[in-house]
Amino acid sequence: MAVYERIAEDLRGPIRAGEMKPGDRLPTETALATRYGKSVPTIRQALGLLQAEGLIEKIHGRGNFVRRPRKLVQRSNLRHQWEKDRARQPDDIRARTGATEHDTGLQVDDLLFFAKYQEIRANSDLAAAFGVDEGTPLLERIYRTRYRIEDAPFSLVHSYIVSDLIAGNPDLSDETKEPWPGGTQNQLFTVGIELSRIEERITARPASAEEAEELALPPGTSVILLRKTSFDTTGRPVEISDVTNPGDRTEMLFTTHLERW
Amino acid sequence: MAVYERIAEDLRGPIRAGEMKPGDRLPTETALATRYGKSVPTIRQALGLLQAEGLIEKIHGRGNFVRRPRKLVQRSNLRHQWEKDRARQPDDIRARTGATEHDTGLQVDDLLFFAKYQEIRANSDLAAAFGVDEGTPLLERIYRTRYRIEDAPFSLVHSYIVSDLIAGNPDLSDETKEPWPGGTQNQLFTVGIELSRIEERITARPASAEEAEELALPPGTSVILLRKTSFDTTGRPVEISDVTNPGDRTEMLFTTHLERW
DNA sequence: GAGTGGTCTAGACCACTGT
DNA sequence: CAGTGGTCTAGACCACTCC
Repeated sequence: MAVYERIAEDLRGPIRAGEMKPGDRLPTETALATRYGKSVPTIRQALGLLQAEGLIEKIHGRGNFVRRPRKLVQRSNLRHQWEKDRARQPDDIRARTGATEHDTGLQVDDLLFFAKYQEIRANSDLAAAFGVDEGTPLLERIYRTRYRIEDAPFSLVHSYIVSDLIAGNPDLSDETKEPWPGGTQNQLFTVGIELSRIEERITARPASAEEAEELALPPGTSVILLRKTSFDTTGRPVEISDVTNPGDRTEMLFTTHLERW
Repeated sequence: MAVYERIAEDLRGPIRAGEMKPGDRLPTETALATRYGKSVPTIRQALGLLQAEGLIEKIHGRGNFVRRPRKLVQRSNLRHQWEKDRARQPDDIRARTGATEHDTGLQVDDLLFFAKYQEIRANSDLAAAFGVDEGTPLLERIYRTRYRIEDAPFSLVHSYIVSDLIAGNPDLSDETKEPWPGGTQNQLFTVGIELSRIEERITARPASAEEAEELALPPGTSVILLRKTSFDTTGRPVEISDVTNPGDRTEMLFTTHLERW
């Protein structure tokens, strides 16, 4: 076992055991170098491991700190039915029921930070997902969403709709009409579309440089990637959202009901 | 921008653009050091970034290679209903329908590698999840599952059941009786338990040292953590599984059906 | 200004891979 | 055996934080 691994192992102990509490500062890197009789870069390599594992947080000019456990932002698939129920309600009802969202355990109670709409052409990936030809005009809506909780994680959303589908309501392509009460399902309702099924695909990987930048994440942390595909009553995909979330402070909850015997 | 970041940026280009194809070898580290007029450790820092982002793979003694896109192992929540349908079938039917699993898109067609059973006491986390007192006896079943696909990713499963619940069938606590056809839902059926709801919670974080070891992952890659809680018809949690999967080669698929207007 | 982590160097030696 | 990446050193200098 390499020296830096052995040192990392040695430092993990007290943290895992709770002898060092969240927020506690570790000894300085030079102090650790002296203690272990190794060079500073070696110590830094060990600390880098602990950072990648999410055990510590390095803060420039201040020190290395035991990381606080993350506050979770929960996202449940029950929200889809709830959104659907609300989609046909008049505006004032939808505005009023907005408050209940938080109370009912649907804790995606966020404030919209930035929305940008643009017309794009389907690349091969999106064309396949929608079952249309490459180059088909799509409306792309980009949301940067900021959660109230804690010190500002972000969520990045790229949403796509085939432009032809929503030609009946020009308001839907107008980014100055944001935020919409009732969400996407209500917007689709205004052009006569009802959803019957939603598929969500989840993968995870380390944040890319751009994502780490945009989400203000330490490099090397994980992001959860969610691709949500909404199908109408004929089984046709009508909307696709790609959502990027910070991995360790996001919890996705999926409830599956089983038929009774 | 730091030198190593600039170099990383410079190397990302040809990879993203597809000028360097998966499997291609990058120039040696000393060659890159000469090209950029920087020291080898600096080059290594840049390459470390690209590795963390999943763009390249470092292979000791051979070189740095553009990473092949991962083959996905898919896991769908449709499997729960399918497992339930099969749970009451006789053994021979369950053995026969095993083959259809793969054909129906439920691609968790794995071979069991290792199973270990042991009696443990509920810690505070599990006690809260089951709604029982701390210290309550639980049966813990640990599975290390190996997928056929590609060069061996693993899946780690820790499954928990309150011991009292399955006292009626001693076979269930016997690890030599593995693998069971029909899975957990069939086993619960033998002690008169029917499931009506399954909740799955998903988070992601960088793999810990132990996980990276056990899953044979490069350090710093992401794992998807799934906690599956199964509820019986009275709404009581009867089984909990903690599943650890390699993040970027696992795709979780969740389908939500919506009530019609 | 003192203390801390962040970056970078130049080079030594080890461990692994393929011939 | 030659070539490659993996580990480690000792120290310089920079950038950030806090007093």
